[in-house]
Amino acid sequence: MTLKDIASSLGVNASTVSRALDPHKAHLVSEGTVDRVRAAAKQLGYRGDRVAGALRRGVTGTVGVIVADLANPFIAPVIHGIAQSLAPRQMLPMVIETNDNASELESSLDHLLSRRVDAVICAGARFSNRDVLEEAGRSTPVVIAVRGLSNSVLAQVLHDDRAGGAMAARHLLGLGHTRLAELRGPDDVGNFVSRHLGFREACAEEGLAVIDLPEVGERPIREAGEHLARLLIDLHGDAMPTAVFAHNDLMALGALSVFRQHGLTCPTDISIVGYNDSPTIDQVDPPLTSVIYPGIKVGRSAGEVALQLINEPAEHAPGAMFPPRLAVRKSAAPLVNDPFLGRTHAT
Amino acid sequence: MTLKDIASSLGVNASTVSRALDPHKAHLVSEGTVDRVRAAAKQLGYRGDRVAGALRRGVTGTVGVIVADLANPFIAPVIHGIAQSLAPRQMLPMVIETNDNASELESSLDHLLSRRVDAVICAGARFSNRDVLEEAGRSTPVVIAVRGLSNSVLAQVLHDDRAGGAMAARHLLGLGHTRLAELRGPDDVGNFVSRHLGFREACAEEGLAVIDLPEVGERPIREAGEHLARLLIDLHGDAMPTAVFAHNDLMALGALSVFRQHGLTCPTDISIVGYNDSPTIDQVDPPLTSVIYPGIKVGRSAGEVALQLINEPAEHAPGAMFPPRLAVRKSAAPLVNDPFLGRTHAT
DNA sequence: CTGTTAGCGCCTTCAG
DNA sequence: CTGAAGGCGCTAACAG
Repeated sequence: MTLKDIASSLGVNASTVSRALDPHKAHLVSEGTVDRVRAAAKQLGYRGDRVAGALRRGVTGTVGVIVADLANPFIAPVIHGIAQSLAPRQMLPMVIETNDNASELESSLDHLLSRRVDAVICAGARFSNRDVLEEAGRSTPVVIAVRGLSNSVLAQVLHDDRAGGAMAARHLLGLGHTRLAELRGPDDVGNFVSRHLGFREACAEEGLAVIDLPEVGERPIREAGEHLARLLIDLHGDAMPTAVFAHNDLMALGALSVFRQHGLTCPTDISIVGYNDSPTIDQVDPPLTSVIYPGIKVGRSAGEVALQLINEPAEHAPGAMFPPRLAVRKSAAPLVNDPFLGRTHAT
Repeated sequence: MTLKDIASSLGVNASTVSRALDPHKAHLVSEGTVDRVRAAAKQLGYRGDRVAGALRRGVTGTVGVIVADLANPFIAPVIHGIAQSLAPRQMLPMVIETNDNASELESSLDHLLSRRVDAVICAGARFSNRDVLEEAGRSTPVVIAVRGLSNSVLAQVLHDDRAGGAMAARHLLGLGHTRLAELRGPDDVGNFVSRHLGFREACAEEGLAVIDLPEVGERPIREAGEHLARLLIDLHGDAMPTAVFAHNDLMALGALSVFRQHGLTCPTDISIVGYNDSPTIDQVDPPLTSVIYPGIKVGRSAGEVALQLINEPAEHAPGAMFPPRLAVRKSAAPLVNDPFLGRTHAT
């Protein structure tokens, strides 16, 4: 069932059918013909072929979306936001995963480009991907979302992780804590680096040094939180920090369970701040204080920037930066006692 | 940069270039030519146009995926599984949301079909969508996933929600509970109906009737859990059930908070079983006993069935059904006292 | 082994 | 207002 079929069934030309069926062109066709064409199309169950249309027009109505890992629940709202912003234009995201692997990102990008996506939104970049992304950006609009790239000419839609890190620090400092530690996410991923910097800086402003762990989480998951918490106890059990900033909620939960195993109660013995404000995190024990990540907004904005870039490739890349907010709950509390000062803790 | 450009730069025909670049056809071309073509392609930065290829071949290498709501974290693993199963074939999912709206599903389906997806996986069906889905299935492979359709000829890849409901019931019965209630999800969505039936039946086997609420949740979200819990207290406060089966974890958490507001402690006063075993649900207070939903497996299997159907449209629709497992935690405990028997509870 | 030819289905000139 | 022609980039069939 093609335009031609309808045309011949009506004794008109395919061009006429094409025009009659396109709302923007129907005015070029006599009303009677438009009606007859529409009736025939409906009756024959005609459905336009967007693949053929895409080839002819040179635009596909798709936006490629690169994510590190779809199984990470944190990314779902971002994709939701992207899909929302594209839907009114009848455009669809094409989502591809990289397994958080820098070289897979390259082939994913290539794959999307070979499908002639109208734009790419990369929500899973590592620093080492900058060059390929910028290279792609020269021929197709590319938006960097979620995980920022420093010194890049590309449009970036981010959450202000640096301010978020600082916010976590100031909250803990305001509660009277002076010995703080960080459980860091990967150090080649923009948002974790920013969280780290923000946290550091805010502490430095108060003249405090943050306890330094010799490792960062390779992936920002629960197991990394457990591992780093153990490391913290191993290395600093004799002078444990009274407050910990985990780079995301999963890591915070991992740390929480390890601390608990070691007889440390949160928040009495140790305060914890997480990141993302994940769906059920307000009902864990204790309810986790967490920096709110506005995933839907970031996604929606990234989609809008992509659309904008598709319409008019800008010299000066537009972008957006969303401010953090803090969900204050129970896992971070005022410093009351300091059970570890000078004491050696069994590991 | 097209095949023709490479061809003319090398003084050969576009067909030769096409063949040389296709791993399955390169053997038809002399080695020397293959090498020269590949070199030229790489040097000129050639990237095949899958849109043109799709038009010519009649297959797009895409699978349409219909979901109710991307923001529901429960669906992320399913999409992950689908993407995983398609990736080795260089195929990509095209995900579209319906906002859990039956009529939007119809236009979403139409949209996907106009993009000539090679198959459709519908993970967001309501009963009323059966006819349009089956109609679509006559021309394109359609797989029903997650939310089943009764009496349908379509391939279905599901989790055994009926057995899951029964499992929840038996667990509670085994703990000695005799007054049970359900907080139900939408009654025109397959998995919730199955959970309901399974729960009912298992209770009936023990000769027990389940307390009936005059409403079900319109959407399976936290607010519905809160609402139904309030309704339960309003209507049955004088003889509250000692155990509740919430149709998913979000509803369970909503109910939990309402019970708590009313002075009911879980599990001492009331036991709760949820569904899905959501990511952080093991660390809420109390850790939630929950039926495990194998989202990744369901997704992966749905993808595989779709691929199979693409290869050979089957008479007898293949399908799969995954068994439930129970994650036993603290939110459901043995019946010890029964504080509500005969007592009127303030609402 | 390579070239020629002929479209896939659509949309956009350009004529009438 | 409508028709005819051409081609987007690719690949399959057929020759040679």
